Amino acid sequence: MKKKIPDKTVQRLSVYYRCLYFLSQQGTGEISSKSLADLLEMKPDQVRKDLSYFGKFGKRGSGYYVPDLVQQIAKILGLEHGRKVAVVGMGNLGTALAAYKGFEVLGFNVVATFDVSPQKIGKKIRGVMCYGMKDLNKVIKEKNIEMALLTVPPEVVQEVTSAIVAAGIKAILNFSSVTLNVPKGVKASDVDLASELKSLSYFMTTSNR
Amino acid sequence: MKKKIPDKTVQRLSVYYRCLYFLSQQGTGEISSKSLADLLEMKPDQVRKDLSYFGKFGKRGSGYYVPDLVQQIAKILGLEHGRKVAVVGMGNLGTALAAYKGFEVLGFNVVATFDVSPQKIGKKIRGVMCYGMKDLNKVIKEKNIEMALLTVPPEVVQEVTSAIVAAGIKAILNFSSVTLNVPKGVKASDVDLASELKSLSYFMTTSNR
DNA sequence: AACTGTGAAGTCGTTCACAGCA
DNA sequence: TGCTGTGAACGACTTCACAGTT
Repeated sequence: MKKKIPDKTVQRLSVYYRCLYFLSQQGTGEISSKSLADLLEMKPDQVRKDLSYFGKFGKRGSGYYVPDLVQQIAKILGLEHGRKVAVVGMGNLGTALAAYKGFEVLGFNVVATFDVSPQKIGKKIRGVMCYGMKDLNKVIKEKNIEMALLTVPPEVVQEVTSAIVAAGIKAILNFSSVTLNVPKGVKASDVDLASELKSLSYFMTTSNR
Repeated sequence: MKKKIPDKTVQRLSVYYRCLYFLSQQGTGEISSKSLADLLEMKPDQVRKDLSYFGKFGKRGSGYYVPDLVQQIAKILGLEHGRKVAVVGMGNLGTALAAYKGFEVLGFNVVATFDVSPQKIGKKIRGVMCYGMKDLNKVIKEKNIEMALLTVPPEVVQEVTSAIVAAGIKAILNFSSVTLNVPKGVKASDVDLASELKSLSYFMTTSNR
C-alpha cells in the first residue's frame, strides 16, 4: 500500500468497478479473480495484482465478496458521494455527454452546462440548466463543481480552461484535439477521437496484432 | 524496419500527423525532432525513435522535411485515399460524430449512418443519409465502407457488431461500455467515457502525479 | 482443495548517449 | 557543428510461480 501505483492499474480499476457494480446488482455474492478475469477477458494474476495495490480485499480459498469490493473501489475512486460535473460547450457532442446515462448511474452528476449561444442560455437542456460563459465562475463556485467535460472549439480551449480552473475545477476531460495546458494540481485527460480512428486505420492496413 | 512496432508508437504517429499536417499548411519546410517534440510536449528521442521504426525520413544536420513526412505518415496510416466510415446508432453521440469536422479533414469520410428509428430512416442527417438496420449489409457492401463508429445501446452491441462484420467492416470504434467480441482480422477499439472520468476522479482524490 | 497476495522473472516501452552523416 | 538513427541501459508493467490462508 506504500508503493507507487501504476496508472494502468487505476484505469483498470474503473473497468473492475463497472463489472462488479453490475454483478452486485445481479445479486452476486462472491467471485474469484479467475471468474472476474474471464468476464473481462484478462488474466487472473492481473486482477489480483491490481487489487493488491490498494489492500487485501479477498478471502483465500473463496474469492472476493462483491458488495464489499464495490464499496472499496468506489471509495478508492472517490465515488462514494456523487461528483458534480459540468459540460462546457453544448454542441452536438456536449449535448450527447450531458444526456449520457452511463455517468449518472456511476456517481457522476451533470449539474450545469455552459455555452455561448443565446438560444441555449437560460434554457434547460436534457433537464440541466445551460448558463452563459460569463457565469462560469459564479456557477462553478456556487454549485461546488469539481469536474468539467470540455467540448468547445479549439480556438477557445485554452481560454476556457483557464477560466474554469480559476473557478475551482480540479479535473478536466478534454474532447478537443488540442493538448491542454493546466497548472499542477489539476488533472486533465484527453479523448482524441480522430487519433483513435487513425490507429485503427493503421492496424487495418497491416496484419500485426 | 523489420522489428515489431510498439502499439504506443502507432498511436503517437496519429499525433505527429495532426501536428505536421497543421505545420505543412502553415508552410513550414523543415523541422527538427527537438522542435516537434517541444510543440507536443514530449522528448526528441521519443520522436526520432518512433519515426525510425518506419524508415529514415530525416536529414542529419537539419531535420525532417515537413511536406514529405506528412505524406509518409499518411501512407503508413493508410490515409492516402479517404477512408469510408459509417456511424451506426444515431442518438446524440452518433449525431455528434457524424457531424464532427475533425474526421473529414484528416481523411475520414462519413458516407452513411444507420438507426432503428423510423423518424430518422430515409432522411439526411447533417448531409448524410440515414438507413435502417435492415439495409446494413447492402449499404456497407455497395459503398465499400471499411470502418464503423458504434454508438448503439449495450443490449444490441454484439448483435449489430456481428452484422457489420459480416457485411465487411474491418475496423470498429466502439463507444458503448461493453467489450466487443470480434473475429480475427477485425480491429476493434473502445472509447470508454465513464472509465476516463473515473480515472480522473481517482487522480483528484490523491496527490500523486 | 481452492484461491489470494506478492516477490521474482520476464517483457515491453522509454531514455540515454554516442557514432555517423550533412 | 547540428541533428539523425540506434544499440544499450533503464524503468514500467505483466506474468510467473509459489507460499500462505481458509
